[in-house]
Amino acid sequence: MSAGSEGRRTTLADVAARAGVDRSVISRVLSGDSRLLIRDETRQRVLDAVRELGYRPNAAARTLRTQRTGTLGLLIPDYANPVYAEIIKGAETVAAERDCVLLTGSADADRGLGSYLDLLGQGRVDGLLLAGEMASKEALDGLTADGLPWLLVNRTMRGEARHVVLDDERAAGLAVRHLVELGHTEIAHLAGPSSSNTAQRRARGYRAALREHGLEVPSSLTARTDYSADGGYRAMFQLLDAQTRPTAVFVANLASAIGALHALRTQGVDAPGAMSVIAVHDLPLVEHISPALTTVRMPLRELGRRGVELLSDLGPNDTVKEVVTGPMDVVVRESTAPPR
Amino acid sequence: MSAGSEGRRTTLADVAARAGVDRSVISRVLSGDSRLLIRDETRQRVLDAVRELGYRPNAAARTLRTQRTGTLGLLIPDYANPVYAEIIKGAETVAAERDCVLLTGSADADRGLGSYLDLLGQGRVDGLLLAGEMASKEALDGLTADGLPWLLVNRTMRGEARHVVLDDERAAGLAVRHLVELGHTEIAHLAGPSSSNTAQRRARGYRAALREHGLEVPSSLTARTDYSADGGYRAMFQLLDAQTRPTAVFVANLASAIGALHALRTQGVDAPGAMSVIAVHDLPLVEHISPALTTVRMPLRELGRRGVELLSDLGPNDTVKEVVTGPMDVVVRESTAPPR
DNA sequence: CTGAAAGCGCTTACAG
DNA sequence: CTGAAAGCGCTTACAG
Repeated sequence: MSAGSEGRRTTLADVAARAGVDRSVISRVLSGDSRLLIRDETRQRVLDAVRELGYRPNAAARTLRTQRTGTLGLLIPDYANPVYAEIIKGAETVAAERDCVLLTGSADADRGLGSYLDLLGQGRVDGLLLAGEMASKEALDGLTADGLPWLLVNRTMRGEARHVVLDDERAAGLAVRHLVELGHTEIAHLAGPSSSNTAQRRARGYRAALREHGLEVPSSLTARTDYSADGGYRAMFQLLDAQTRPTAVFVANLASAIGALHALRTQGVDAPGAMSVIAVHDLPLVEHISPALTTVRMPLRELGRRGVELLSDLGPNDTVKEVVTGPMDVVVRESTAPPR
Repeated sequence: MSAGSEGRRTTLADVAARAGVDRSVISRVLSGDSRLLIRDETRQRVLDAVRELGYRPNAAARTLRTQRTGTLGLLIPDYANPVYAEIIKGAETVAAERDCVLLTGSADADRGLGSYLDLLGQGRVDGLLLAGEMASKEALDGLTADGLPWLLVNRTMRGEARHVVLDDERAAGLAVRHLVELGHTEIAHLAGPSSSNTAQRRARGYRAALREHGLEVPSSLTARTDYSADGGYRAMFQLLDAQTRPTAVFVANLASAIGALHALRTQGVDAPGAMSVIAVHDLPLVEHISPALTTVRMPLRELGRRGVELLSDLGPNDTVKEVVTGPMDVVVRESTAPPR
C-alpha cells in the first residue's frame, strides 16, 4: 500500500504529482475547506491519489504551520492507582472523539511537573490536565505565562480558579447517611493524607454529615492513612485503641479499606458484625474479598471526560470551576450492617 | 521570566537578537556542537540570553527539520490492569533518562491499533511499543512498511521476531516447584484466555514443570479464566467439580486468584488447608486479603525498561527476541501450605 | 570564529 | 476552478 520502498514517506508533493494538481488543492480537499470550488472529477482524482499512496499528513509540519498540535497532555502521580486509570479512560475517549491525541505521563516527588515540562519542550501540547498534587502554584503560573492552558482535575488549589472535581463532600454525606440509616451513631473516619485535596473534602463532608444527623464529631474518631493498604491497616489499629470504639467507619479510599479490614481480622473484630466499613470508589475486585466491600461509586470517567471537554475550550487566561454531576451511588455489599 | 506579554513564544530569533549573534550560533551552542569554535565570552552571552528569555526550542520545528521526534509511543490494552502500570513506570523511567517523551495510549477491540495510528498521524513517534494482544500481523507489517520501528512487549507473535518478554515458563515452573516441595501432587492450573500469549506460556510452563517432577498432566485439572476476578471465580467452581479434586492450584494472574479464593470461601473449602493457591504477579494489596496470597513476583518494570532500551536502538528492519532476566521469586504468604 | 542560506512539509491568503 | 508563494522555527552544510 505504501509508496515504493521504505525510507521516504509520502508527502503532499507526491500526492499532488500523482493527481496532477497543486499541493494546496490536496490540502484543502483533505481539510474540507468549504470555500474551495473544485470539480467532482478533480476531487475524485485527489482522493484516489491520497488513498493509493497511503498519504498521512506530517504532524510536525502541520503543527509548525498552524501552531496547534492536536495533542493534550495529562499528568498523573501514579499509574498504579486505579482512580487515575478511570480518569485516563474517560479522557482518552473524549480526546479520540475530538481527533485529538492524549499524551499521558506521570510525575511524582522525584520527577515533578518541571521535568515533565522540560521533556515536552514547547509546542508539544495545546493544553495540560493536571490530576493530583504534584503541581505548585509557581509552576502553574509559569504555564499561564507561557500561554499554555491548563486545568486541575480532581483537585482544587487556593487562588487558582481552574479545576474540575467530583463532589467528594456529597460522597462522604452518602456514606454517612447509609451508616446512620443502619442505626450507627459512633461513626469514625479513616481520612486520607491532610495534604490531599480529596481527603480534605471527604473529611469535611464527613463532619458536615455527622452534624446534619445530630451526631457529635469527636476528633478521636478520625485516623489518618496515606491512602495505601498499609496505611489503612495501621490507622484502623489506632481507631480500635480509641476511648470509645466506633461501630462503623467511613474510609476515604479503597486501598485503605482493604488494609482496615485486614486489621479488623487480625484483632478478631467481626466486620460487619462489630464494625461496618464503607469506602469511597469502587472496583470489580472488592466484590470478591471478604467481606465484600460496601462502596460509594464515583463518576471518575465522567471526570476525565469533562476535563478534556473543558480544557479544549479553555483560553490561557480563562477561569473555570466545575463539580461533575455524574451518577454517584452507594453500592451496598457485605461490609455494612446494623450495629449489634 | 518569559519574554513580555503572553501570546508569542520566544524563538531562536529573539535569543539571537538579544545575544547579538546569528540564530545558527544559538542552535549550535545549545546542541553542544563540538565543531563550533566560539569565544567563551560569546558563549556566555548566548547562554545568558537563553536563560533570560526562558527560551525552549520549538518541538515541531525541530522535528520537521531533523525527522526525529524524541517521542516513543506505548500502546496498552487497559490502564486498569496493574501489570501495565508497572510496565509503563519502567518504560517512563528509561525514556526520561534518555530525554525522550513516552506517549502512552490504550487500544482495545473498539479502538484498535489502526485508530491509534490514525491519531498519531505521521512522524509523531520515532518508535512504538506494543504491550498486549491488540495488534494484528497485518498492522505490524504496515508499520514496518512505513519505516516505523516497533517492538512487542510481554508477547510474541508467530512470524515476527521483534519482542521482549518475561520468562513466563520459568514463573510457572517456580510456582509448581513451590507446590511440589510442599508435598502436592494434584496440582491444577487456572489458565488465562487461550488467545493470550502470556497465558499460553504459563500453561506450557505448568505442564512442563509437572512432567519434570514426574506428575501426570490431566486436562481436567485446567480451567480457563479471562484474567478477571469474575472469571477466576467461575473457573474455580469448575475445578471443584472435577473428578478428582486437586489440592493446589496455580493461577495465571492475580485478579483471577482473588476470584478463585472467593469461590473457595463460597464453597466452604479452606485455603490453604484444603486448597493451596499461588498466582503470577504481585501487588501490595494481596498482603492484606485473607488468606494473604502467595505469588510469583515478576520483573515488570525491568520489562518496560528493556522495551524502551531495545526500541531506541532498533532500525525498522532489525529483529530482536529477548527474555528479560530480572529477579523473579516466589513470595510465600498464607495461601499455600502442605496438603492435609 | 561567526553568518547566510536552504529546506524539512505543511496551510492559507492572495492572484488569476 | 486551480496555482504560486510565503512562512511557521528550527538545523546544518557551506562560505568566509
